[in-house]
Amino acid sequence: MSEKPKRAGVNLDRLDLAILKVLQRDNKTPQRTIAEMVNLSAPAVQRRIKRMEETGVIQANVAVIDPVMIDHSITLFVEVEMESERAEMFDAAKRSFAATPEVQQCYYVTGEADFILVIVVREMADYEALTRKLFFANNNVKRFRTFVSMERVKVGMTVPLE
Amino acid sequence: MSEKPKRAGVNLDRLDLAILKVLQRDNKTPQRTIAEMVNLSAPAVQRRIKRMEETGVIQANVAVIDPVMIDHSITLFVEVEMESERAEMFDAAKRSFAATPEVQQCYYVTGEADFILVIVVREMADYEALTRKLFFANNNVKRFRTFVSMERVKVGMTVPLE
DNA sequence: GCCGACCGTGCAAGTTTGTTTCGTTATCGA
DNA sequence: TCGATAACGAAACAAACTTGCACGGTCGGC
Repeated sequence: MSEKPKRAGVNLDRLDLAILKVLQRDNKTPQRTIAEMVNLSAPAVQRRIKRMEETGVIQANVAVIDPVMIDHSITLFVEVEMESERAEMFDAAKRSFAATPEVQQCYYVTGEADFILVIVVREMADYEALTRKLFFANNNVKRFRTFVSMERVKVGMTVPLE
Repeated sequence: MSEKPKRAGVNLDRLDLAILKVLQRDNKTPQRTIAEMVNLSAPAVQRRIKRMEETGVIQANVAVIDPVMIDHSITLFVEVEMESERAEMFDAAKRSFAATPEVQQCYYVTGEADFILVIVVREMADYEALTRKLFFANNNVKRFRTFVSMERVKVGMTVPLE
């Protein structure tokens, strides 16, 4: 009676989760170090990491850069409300948003808005240009509300594990 | 008094930016490879990376995990409006939000809201518990609006470089 | 103009880390 | 019981990172 946790098509046991927990905090941690933390050998850890990268559990390995250190970077939130409910309109908008480099995050949501965007630009003029391209040029955008971030109190992309 | 210059006064030349551009896409890229790309030697690249890590330009090196692969994870947006304008109330809220693991991102913003939160939980019941703890238990929270993410169309944390 | 401190670089070891190989063990189903 | 599969650890191996050192520019004072 061994419990086999089923997770969205991929089986991850508690060792995998323990490894993920380390990697999503610091993916430069040596495999040997992880190995002793989870009571495995380095090759075992290496194989599990490789497998999780191949199956897409680990989507990417990235350096997190402080935008404040880069001259003039502004973070903005935008709630976008669409005119039509038709699926192809949403798909078009999604593709448009996803294809824009300044759009860091795009979520399709329920509630008073249809999309929420997180946008990072260097100057407000860049954002104004973006609004023309993304919103005013799109007839299906009924309304959009912008919030300007004054401070990144906390930023993370971690997932609750265990 | 080991206070670092938190201002955006760190001088990054074109080479640093080129290196960052690579690392924020894939920080596992060998230094030797980066070196060829930017026409430097591997040690030079290594020293620049180390310096940027020490000065805080590079905040962290992390593995990005697909939340969809981890059980049922729900992403939520919350606009929080505060009652009082007093600074200590904001600070208390900031500390409260930042200290909550489920709060992935917290931004202090201008506009009709004061804070915008990105929250990731496993179940809605978890979120309800959070609302009690973060919002209802705090008298200074005047109002909050929740958006439930149905789809992560795009997720990134990159900064516009060059 | 000259000199010296400073900074960043490349090269060449030296060290750490990641990867592969291989033999062993455990589990499951025929 | 037997054979297949999967996962493991130890050790050998390959690759990457790190350090020491000398060289060449730049800048400010003499």
